[in-house]
Amino acid sequence: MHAYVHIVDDDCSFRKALERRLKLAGYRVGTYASARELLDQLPDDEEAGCILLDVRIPGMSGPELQRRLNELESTLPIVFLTGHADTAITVQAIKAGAEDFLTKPIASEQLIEAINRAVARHELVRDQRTRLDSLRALLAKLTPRERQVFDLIVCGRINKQIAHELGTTERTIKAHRHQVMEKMKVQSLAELVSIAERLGTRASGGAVKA
Amino acid sequence: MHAYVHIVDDDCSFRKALERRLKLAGYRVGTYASARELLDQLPDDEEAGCILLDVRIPGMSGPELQRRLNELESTLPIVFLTGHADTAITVQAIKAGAEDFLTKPIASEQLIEAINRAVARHELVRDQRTRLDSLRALLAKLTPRERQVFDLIVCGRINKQIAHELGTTERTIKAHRHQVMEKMKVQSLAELVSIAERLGTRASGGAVKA
DNA sequence: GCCGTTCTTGTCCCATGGTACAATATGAAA
DNA sequence: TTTCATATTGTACCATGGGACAAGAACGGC
Repeated sequence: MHAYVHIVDDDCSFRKALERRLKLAGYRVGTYASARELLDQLPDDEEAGCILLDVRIPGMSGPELQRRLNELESTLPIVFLTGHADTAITVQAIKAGAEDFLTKPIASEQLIEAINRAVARHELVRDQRTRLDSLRALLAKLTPRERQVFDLIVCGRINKQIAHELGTTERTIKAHRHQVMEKMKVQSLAELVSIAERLGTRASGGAVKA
Repeated sequence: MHAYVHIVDDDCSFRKALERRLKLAGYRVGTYASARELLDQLPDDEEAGCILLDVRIPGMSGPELQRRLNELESTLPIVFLTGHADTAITVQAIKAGAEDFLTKPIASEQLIEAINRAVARHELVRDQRTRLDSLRALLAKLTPRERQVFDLIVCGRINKQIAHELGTTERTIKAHRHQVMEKMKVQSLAELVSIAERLGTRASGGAVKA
């Protein structure tokens, strides 16, 4: 399956030329005349690909679109393409996670290399995201009470303490604990803590008493 | 305590002028005419500060020095200062972790802001580094055998399995396990797994049998 | 050879976790 | 009203973890 390159540029002839070049190179291509246009038909994150984005486009600017996509938790890497390089904008874009920042005119070879790097990275972050999402989905299926127990378990509390902190009995905690292990699909406390750590849902130690 | 700014620039008059400006602003300043000079009297990572680095300097270039410092695991943030901006170099520098990339001439206000951001970040990464280093130090004190047991514990193995995999008895593993908890200064398995996760010393699950 | 570290092992006993087999209560949804 | 999910609790029983108390064997360094 070939990667999908999304071109956002207001210069129609440039878009067309780039589209031809990339299709010849084996990519599938989507073209958008503005940031709005891309947002309206939001590309599928699941499909390996990247965004080729002009900095100065009418309406929403390139960096502004980048910000929006970050908010939307898009994983599609962005390769900026601009006519006039501006250091401050370049720095901002890269810090905000852009994969690359190229200046027009750009040699096909360089462009392809940048796109390939971006696509390769997308496959990594997309897979990573998928894994985290499935863990988050499991966590979301816990009832409120189970979630409380989960939090205390991964903080290292023993059943007795948890029961005391939640104002119930040890027996009840055992029941919840069982449900938690079941729903999170883990066999050991170690796995559970590992998940909590990766999801960042851990208040380290905390006070023993509420 | 004021932050320490390390200026690396081959232009002596520029160095002096910058030094005066920054000292007036309350910083302590170290000046270096070349990358070599800075490497020879390597600044203390412990002290809050940052590096102001020219891109084009005789001998080792700015980005090259940055690479060396990264290899040396320096935590001092780098703010690049250059006369002629080059997009490719800018992108590379930021990707390699530079805090900022500014062009000469630079307004004092902007420079100070960049330095303050860099110093603030340095305090964060330095503290983070310190915490990880103390954990690594604890881990390093484990004997080879204890380390093997540690690895299997945080993978979720129970004593019986560990004993079998290491070809010894459950009783022995209990002894090692006790030592591990003692040396790592933790009270619960959860804390131990959390440390392993943060140090990246975890082969997730793995086969039950060797 | 003596000493310290490491790795090893044992028994007894208790605390904690986990499971099987049940059962009650409450609130929301159908 | 009935039904379902949620939260609760009990009694056993067994598996696992962990401490107390002790001690032997191998190895390297002084």
